[in-house]
This record gives sequence, C-alpha cells and structure tokens, in this order.
Amino acid sequence: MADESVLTPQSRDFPRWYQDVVAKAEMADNGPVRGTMVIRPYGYAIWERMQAAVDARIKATGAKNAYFPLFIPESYLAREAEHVEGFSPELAVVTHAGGEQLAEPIVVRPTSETVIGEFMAKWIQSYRDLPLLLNQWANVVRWELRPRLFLRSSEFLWQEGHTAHASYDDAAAYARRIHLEVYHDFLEKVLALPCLLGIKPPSERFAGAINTTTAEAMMKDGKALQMATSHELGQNFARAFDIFFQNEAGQAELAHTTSWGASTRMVGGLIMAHGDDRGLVVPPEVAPVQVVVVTVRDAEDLSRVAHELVGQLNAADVRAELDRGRGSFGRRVTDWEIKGLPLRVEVGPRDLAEGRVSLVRRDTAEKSSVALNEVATRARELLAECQRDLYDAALARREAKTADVTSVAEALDAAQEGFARLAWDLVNGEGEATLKKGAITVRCLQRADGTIPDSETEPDLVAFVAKSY
RNA sequence: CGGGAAGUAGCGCAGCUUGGUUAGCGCGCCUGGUUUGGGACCAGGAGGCCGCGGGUUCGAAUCCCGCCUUCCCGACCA
Repeated sequence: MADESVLTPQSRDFPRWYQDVVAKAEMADNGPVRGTMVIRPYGYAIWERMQAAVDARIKATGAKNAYFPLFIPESYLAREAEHVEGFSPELAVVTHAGGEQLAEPIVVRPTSETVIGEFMAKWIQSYRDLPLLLNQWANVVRWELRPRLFLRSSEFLWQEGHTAHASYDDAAAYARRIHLEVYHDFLEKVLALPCLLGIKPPSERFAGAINTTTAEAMMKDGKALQMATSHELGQNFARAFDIFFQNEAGQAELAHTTSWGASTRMVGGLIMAHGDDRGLVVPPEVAPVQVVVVTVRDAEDLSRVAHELVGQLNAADVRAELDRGRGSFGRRVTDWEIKGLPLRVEVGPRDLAEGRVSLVRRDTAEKSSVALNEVATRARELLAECQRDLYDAALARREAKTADVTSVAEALDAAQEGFARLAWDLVNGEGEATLKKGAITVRCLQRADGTIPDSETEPDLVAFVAKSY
C-alpha cells in the first residue's frame, strides 16, 4: 500500500489526476443532472475565500453588489443580435411552469447583460447617474457540451459586474481597471497565479462585446485556462435596452457599458496550476486552513501542546486547526497533503523532549525543527515564503513552456505542450484557422512590451497560442 | 453535438463471450483489541432495484432496443 500512490500521477494521465484530486480532496461531486456540480464543504470554503478577496477588490473600485433574477424573458436575449447568436445554443429554457405552458418561454440566465441592461435603462436618466457600477454574485446556467467539474459545469457560480458610463473612454478605462486591480491583483497575490494579460482576437470575443480583455494562466500540463475576462460592450447593449442619459447640454446620449466576470472555474485553475502528485497545493492566502497541527501519536501531553500551538497560531492571525483525523500518523498526514494544506506542524515526543516541533511545508516537503515559542513567528514566515515560491514556480514553469516561434507551423508544434508566442500578423486570418485544426487557439494578444493593447488592429502585436480548457 | 470507452456495495474492479437458482474480490465502513515519527495489524460484522425503462426467455448482471449518466479526443464555452 505504501508504495502505491494515492492519486494517479500527473505524468501518467493528467485528466485522471485532476478527477482524483477533486474527489479525494473532497472538493466536489457530480450532480445527478448532466454537467451539474455539488461543491463540497472543502471546495466551497476555498471558493468563499476567493469570493471574499475578489469582492473586496470589486468594492474598492466603487461597484456595489445587487441581485437580479435567475429567470429572463427569452425576448430580452434576442434584442442584441450577436449576443443571442452566441448564447442560444447553450440556453436552458423554461417552457412550462405552474402546470401550464408559458406564453413566452423563460430563459435561465447564462449571463445577465440583458436583464441588467433593462434596469439600467430605468435607473439612468442623467449624466449625473453615471457611472453606474453594479456587481452580482450569482449562479448561471450554460448547457455546455463537454462538462468538467469546476472547469465547465452546466451551472456555475460567479460574479458578474455590469457598468454604464457616459463615455467610451470612461467605460474602457473602468474595464481595464477591473482587469488590473481586481482580477490580476487577485490572481497574482491570492492565487499565486501568473497570468498573461491581453485582449482576445475577434474570434474569441464575448458575444456582443467590442473588446474583451483576458487573464490566461498555464496549467501544469501546458494548457491554458481563461481565469477572468472584462468586456467593453460599447453601445451595443445600451442600444438594445435603451440606456440613454441626458448630457450636460440636455441632449439624449447612449451610455457605454462594460461587463466582467470570474467564476468557480478559478477553483479548477488553482488545482491544475499548483497541484502535484501528492494532491492539491493551496496557496496560503486562499487556504481555508493554513496550518494543521498534528500529533504523532495519541498522547495527552502531545495533545495539550498541540492545542496550545493552535491557540498561539490563531492569536497570530494564522488560520490553524488541530488535526482531529483518526488512524495512523501516516494516514492523517497523507489526508492533509491531498487537501493541500500549506503548512503542517508535527508534535512528537522526540522533538518535544527538546522543546521543539517540526514544521513541514506542503509545496516543497521541507521539514524544519522549530522551538515551541517560535512556532507562530516561523509559521508566518513560511506561509509568506510558500505563497511567493508558488508564484515563482508557476511563472518559471510557464516561461519554460513558452516558445518563441516564427511561423504557424512551428506554433502548431510548440503549442502541443505549452504556449507559443509569435507575431499576430502571422496568425491573423488563415493562420488562426490552421491552428484551430490542431485544437490550438489564440489565447491573447499583447504588445511587444507585454502591455495590453487597446485593439487587435494595433501594429506589431504578439499572439500567445495554446491548447485550452 | 460527432468519434471512442464505460456504468455491478462509498471507491476501484472481476463475473457477461457460452443466460441457470445464495453476485464475488480489494480498499473503505462498523464492533472489539493491539497500534500510531509517512496511507498499521488481527478477529468478527454490516452493506447490492447489477444506471433506468422495455423486450427475448421457463429463467437476464449476462442477449436485444431505447434512454440517462460518467470519462477521453474534437467542435462549443467561464
């Protein structure tokens, strides 16, 4: 048993490894209806920490939370031509309710631009009402053809921000601000996930948007995962929902809107970006429990010390818990490793005789001996190091698996197991179609200096292409 | 939605080709005991609409049809 690994190794079968982790770390289960997901307490605790971190950042930009209905009249979707075309294939539609056929079918929201647009039109009269900055935390439903837990479920949880502005510039600047100050900051600092920031080519844009900014992360198998997107909607939705305001001169003007979202998919990204053959690796910032204190055996003196250490750690603002698992030491340790707890304190008689305990990092498996009165201080240092190292390691992995190429043919080859970087001019048009045959898409476009372009028509843009989830 | 694989105890699987009466195994679970410095061991025990529905048959986990669900590769997408 000891030599048989608990999980399918990543190198043997990455998708299988992913499923094993989701199941064995008690993150989620499949629901009874195709593509639905039961998020288990541990998975949900991680999601709650993500929510809290994202929500605080959203509020810092001035947006306020609200809640709009799950049910949307089907006719709303149809008001924006591209939007309805993009979403129709994946809609869940209610045709019967209360025992009768409905006069107008009701759509279960796949996203809320339409209902929110309708209410923005009611609420906005004057330029003084702008910008209107809204966000909601909600579930949405998209009937995807190939569901996978967290990455693509029929129903998923997310936040969707919707804003209306008096000018194009203000809208574009706000969408960009959300991307940098909310998503990028969160992904980097909390999830320890380096992301490529850039715009989507027209083929990958949100249905109804004039510009989409994305944050793309690399998973350990070299595939890309879109972690968050911000859209400039121009006046498309304002036109469809009559979001007019009176300007200072007293004339009616159409507002400019934005929308932006990040979902439970980020949990999947967290798993695949940091996890290893021993299980999940949760960065300290998102870890519901950062430190677990484990006694090596069930003895009263050990338990007492363990208990005291948890108190000390909590007092030092470290989220620590006492291990209440049963069974052998090895079993309990393995269970915590599968769940990816950042740091483990081991309390054993040999160490304790010298007034010390062992601290073990989940990410590197490094073990260090620490005096009892220094545990909290040392734990905080190690957690901070771990958070940094996870980011650095992810960045190093991405760079090692990103190849500069000079033709579509080379890109096709390089993107089999990583990202390929090449001139957008080489890809634009036919190149994109060629790549697509190899299941490779343009993940994002950047300027040569790595900054986010305003439009795909800027000269000398760089395209990152990859396989994606 | 196209191509492939699969659904038997909580998990992993055998049994199905060649239908036959009490459906097995490992892990997990429960009870008792010994253990606990990297998935412990012994003894006893519980647990099954064999995915769902229909058909063939004296008889179906096994053969046939339909559906549902899961996984993989695509197309669609957060």
